Amino acid sequence: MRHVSIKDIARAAKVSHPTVSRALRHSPLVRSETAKEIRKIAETMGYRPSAIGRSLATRKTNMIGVVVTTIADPFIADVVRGIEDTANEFGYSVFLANSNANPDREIQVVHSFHERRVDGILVAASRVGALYVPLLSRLRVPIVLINNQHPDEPDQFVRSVMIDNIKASSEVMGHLIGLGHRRIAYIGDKSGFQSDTERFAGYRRSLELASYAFSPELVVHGDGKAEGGLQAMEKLLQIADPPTAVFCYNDMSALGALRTLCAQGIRVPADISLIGFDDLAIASYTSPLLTTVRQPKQQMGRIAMQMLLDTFSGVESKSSIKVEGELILRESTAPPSRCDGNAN
Amino acid sequence: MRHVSIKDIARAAKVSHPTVSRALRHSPLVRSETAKEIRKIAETMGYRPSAIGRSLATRKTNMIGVVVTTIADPFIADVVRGIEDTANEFGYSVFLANSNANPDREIQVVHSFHERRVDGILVAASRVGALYVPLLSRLRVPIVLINNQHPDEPDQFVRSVMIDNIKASSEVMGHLIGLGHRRIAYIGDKSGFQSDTERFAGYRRSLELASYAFSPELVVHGDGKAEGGLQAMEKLLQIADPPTAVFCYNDMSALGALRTLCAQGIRVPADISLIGFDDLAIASYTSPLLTTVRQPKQQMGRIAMQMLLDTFSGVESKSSIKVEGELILRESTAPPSRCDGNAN
DNA sequence: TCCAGTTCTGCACACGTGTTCAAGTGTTGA
DNA sequence: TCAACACTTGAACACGTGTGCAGAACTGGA
Repeated sequence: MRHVSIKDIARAAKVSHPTVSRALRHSPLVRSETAKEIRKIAETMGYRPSAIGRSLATRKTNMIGVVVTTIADPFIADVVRGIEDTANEFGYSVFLANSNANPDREIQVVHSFHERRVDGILVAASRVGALYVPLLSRLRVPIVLINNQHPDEPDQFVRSVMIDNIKASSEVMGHLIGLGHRRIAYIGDKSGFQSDTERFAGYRRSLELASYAFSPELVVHGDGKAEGGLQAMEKLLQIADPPTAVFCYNDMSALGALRTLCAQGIRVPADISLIGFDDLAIASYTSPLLTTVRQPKQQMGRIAMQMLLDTFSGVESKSSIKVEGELILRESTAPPSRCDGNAN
Repeated sequence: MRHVSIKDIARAAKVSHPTVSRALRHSPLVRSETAKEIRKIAETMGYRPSAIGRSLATRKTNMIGVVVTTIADPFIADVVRGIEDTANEFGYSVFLANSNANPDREIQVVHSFHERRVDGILVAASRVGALYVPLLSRLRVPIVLINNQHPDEPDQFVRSVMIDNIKASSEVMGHLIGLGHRRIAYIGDKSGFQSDTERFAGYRRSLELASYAFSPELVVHGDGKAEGGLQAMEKLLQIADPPTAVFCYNDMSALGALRTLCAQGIRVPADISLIGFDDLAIASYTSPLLTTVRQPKQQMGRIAMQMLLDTFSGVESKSSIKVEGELILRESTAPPSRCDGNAN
């Protein structure tokens, strides 16, 4: 069972295959009646031009590769949704590859994309391995990193789109401080992701601006997942003078923290305020509903894809775009109920 | 900037390109020292064979298409994870396409996959349009549907893997009935998905087997999302004699129902027991933790991909595989506290 | 030295499409 | 009627790889 090819159509229409090619692409070079006839025959025979053949001839595949740590991460899934929608809209197809945060696998994925001659690559991974970006950029293929700044010097092939962590983090802190909190804890990530580093920077700067002391014991590290947040919260509760508010660098950590608080009978937000980051769908289904920073995930995917498309069409564009988060006030934050030691 | 081709290697190694081709594929037809030398040169020059060229020659693309309603659905994301892992393991790449439950888009996706000459197609969509499967099967490309039985007569190209809904549903009901519940409500889906239909069938049969009356007012329909579950639960609470337990056909509906109960101050499971279906990650983060049926999502993805691989290699295999759900007992179910009207 | 057999290599073609260029056909104006 | 021109078509080639087949090179034996 062979696919029907352009030559089959040519034979049926009693013309040469270039004429068919031109007719189907609505080239003005072919007489309109002939073209109409050819298109009719192609339609009847269920002909679909082979993207393989076309790619070989045009040296363009209209395929882009998307590498993610895992598609099961709800944050990433939303980003990919935005990517795919935009890609599809412009006739591009999306290769999806999970790296599983495994360096060997990452390299394998890059090779795979290279062999398939993708026109561009998008990386939506919490972690970008050290030798990963150099390997990618050696391909001389346009790349856009999502929420991961390119660490090295500017590179004509590597671009990025990311959230403005410092600003969002400052808003979070402004909200908590405005409510009257003075002992505010920070639950970060022990893996040292850039997002964690930047959000922590915003946390520290806000404390400084408010002239509040920075207490190292109020900073603990999880693993970015619920389990880590759960344990981090346990540590915080063992401090002699526990915090009245906790800023978690992402929602999953906040979820874990919430479980610990719930298990120990500590009321949120009455006893402790809790705030997350990301606005995963799940943040709308906890009780209490989680106050958090919304990252425009789908939009970030769309922007990243748009940056690729701009590169393809030679449009000059910024090599790095920052989008803004939005503080979503729900139920998990409130003014502190008890006075903390340092209160005026 | 052109890609380095097999002919470049041939020139550099002073051999013909077929010899290079054979050397890289470890064919015994080429002298081993020559082959080693060629491979060294290819390595040095960073050569990666073009999958495009290869596909054209071999008439195999080693690509499969995966169509989903939306990758942002956590159920589907897990399935896709399993698919991608298995595909990658066997050298296949995965095209991802969101159909957004839009018929036009579905057709567009099928055409796209056809043009790219994918070796097989996987469908992980809650809905499979009426003209969709015929369109797919006309491509004469192996297809595996996930949680969607092929409605028509057996087709050599269309296979399926799905959860045993009736059995799982019966276990759910067995659990609730065993706890002593007699007025058990069912929240389904107004769109009439097959999964809903089958789970409802299990619900009814279990009632019959237990000789409990079937009360139509205890069956309400949501939209498979939280919002629908929320409204459905409100309806159930307006009944004169409300249920003591509610079986939601999926977790998202249960989540919505839980919000309604929480908002009205009804305790779960003390006042009403609640049970879901799917075991989404979110079911482990609600309070109370949601009792539900775990679908082996990743495994279903792996099985579906394996079925495709079997088809490719000509292995005879079943055209339909049923996997079993697992009842996960958490905190949202308990014996009824009050006697319902019909009690012995 | 020559032949038969084995091992290795390259020519030619196929896969399906797009594009350049030359040639064919028809039309218009002088 | 013929040249000039526009319009339409097809031959030939390119893209990168894999494979059948013929022939070259080498090996061993008589």
